[in-house]
Amino acid sequence: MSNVTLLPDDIAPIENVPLRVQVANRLRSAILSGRLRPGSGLVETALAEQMNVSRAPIREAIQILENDGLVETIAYKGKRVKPLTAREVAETYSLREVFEVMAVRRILDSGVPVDALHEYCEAMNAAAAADNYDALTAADEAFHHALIRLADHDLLLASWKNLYLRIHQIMALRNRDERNLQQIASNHPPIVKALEDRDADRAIALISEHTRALAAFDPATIVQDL
Amino acid sequence: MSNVTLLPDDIAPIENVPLRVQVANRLRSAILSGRLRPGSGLVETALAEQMNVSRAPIREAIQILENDGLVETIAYKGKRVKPLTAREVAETYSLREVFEVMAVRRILDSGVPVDALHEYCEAMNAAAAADNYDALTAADEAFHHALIRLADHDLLLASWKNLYLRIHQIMALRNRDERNLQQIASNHPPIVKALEDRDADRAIALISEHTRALAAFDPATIVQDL
DNA sequence: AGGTTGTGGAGTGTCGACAATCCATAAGTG
DNA sequence: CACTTATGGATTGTCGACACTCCACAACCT
Repeated sequence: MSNVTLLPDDIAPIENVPLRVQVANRLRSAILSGRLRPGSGLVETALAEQMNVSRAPIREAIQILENDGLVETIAYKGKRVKPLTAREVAETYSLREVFEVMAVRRILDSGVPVDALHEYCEAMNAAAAADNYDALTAADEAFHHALIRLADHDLLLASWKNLYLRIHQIMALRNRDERNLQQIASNHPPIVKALEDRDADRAIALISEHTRALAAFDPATIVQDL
Repeated sequence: MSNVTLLPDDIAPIENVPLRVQVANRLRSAILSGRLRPGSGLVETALAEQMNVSRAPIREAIQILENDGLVETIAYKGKRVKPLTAREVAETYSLREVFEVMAVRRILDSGVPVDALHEYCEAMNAAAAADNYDALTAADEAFHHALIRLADHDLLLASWKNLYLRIHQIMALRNRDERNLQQIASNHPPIVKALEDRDADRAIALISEHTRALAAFDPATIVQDL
């Protein structure tokens, strides 16, 4: 029987995820959510015991997070969640701006349709109306992710994703109350409009303005490290 | 005696480099020099025996190279030097162009002096005159490295360095004979001139043109992989 | 005190052995 | 013959133990 395609698909797709990946995912989500703050020490033996695995997968997981730029190792001394300086935050956002502008340029050059972006704008409006911070954040990320994907540039996408990890972390460490959800949501439709109008200068100006506004938002909050 | 600063400085500064780093360095240079071609398999046990270390540092070294984007792992099957597609080559150069344009913008915005760049131009001219391919390549990299550093943006610098690894590899795989050393060397002084003139548009145009010329150069050579 | 030299603990670095997985190929089965 | 099921080799994944490095602090000289 080669085509037994009709199982109850509930528990069908078993995945065999190496421990290091599971560990890395859990640590990453802890860092991105802010539960593990910048500067926190990561002790292999402690983590190994806590997660009930040996040190090897812990080490490899930590190295994966190092690639993500979320953790740093000081040889023979220890590993810790990379501290976030105000400068790094600023640099992260300025690089993001360059990435998104590059994406806009490529989208307009290629003439690919941008209809897909409307969907995310609506999701953001709904989230803002419901005053749902998490939903708005998710929709915002989905919007920008879709924008980058439209640029059809794998390396740009990978670089953007890596950069966005840090943005995720930064946002989790911010004070939520100070954000104006309505305003963030309302930033995006004009960008889509400019893209549909094939107005490169306006689209780029809007994207730049948008990312700069986010960057300017209270970077001082997170620099109580070290 | 705290200040015994007068030893024969021959064998003074002992460094204690972890094995994984030594292994990673050797493998990296093998890849960047083209001795390990894209697609080559990397077998942990073989490397371990060959280098006379255990598999642990080999594994960690390979993971470091994975972060560099030079190696890829297929779980339970093997690791290999990441194959280079024509698309990847093109994407690498286009991202490099964006990085360098960003650097130019920042340099002109900040008003930092660019005198340091002349030195590298001269080195390139000398190398071109001597028909020394390696020296020209090194001087070219030094020029662009210096340019990025002038932008005073750590994250940009790190991203550029990572990207340049692949460029290093690509150049090593190209056919050297087809390059016109004189012309490459002559590309750079006008860029410095435009920077000194604070002519943003001209500087950006020149940098873009320069990196695009490099990108267009024979990318087909290296796609005999897989 | 000022300076040097042990010493112990915390943590990472390295090792060798064993388990799990995948793939190709062979062996069985109607 | 078409199809399934063993089997074995190659390679990665995981483990537990031991070695090394670093740092802080005490002990010791002068």
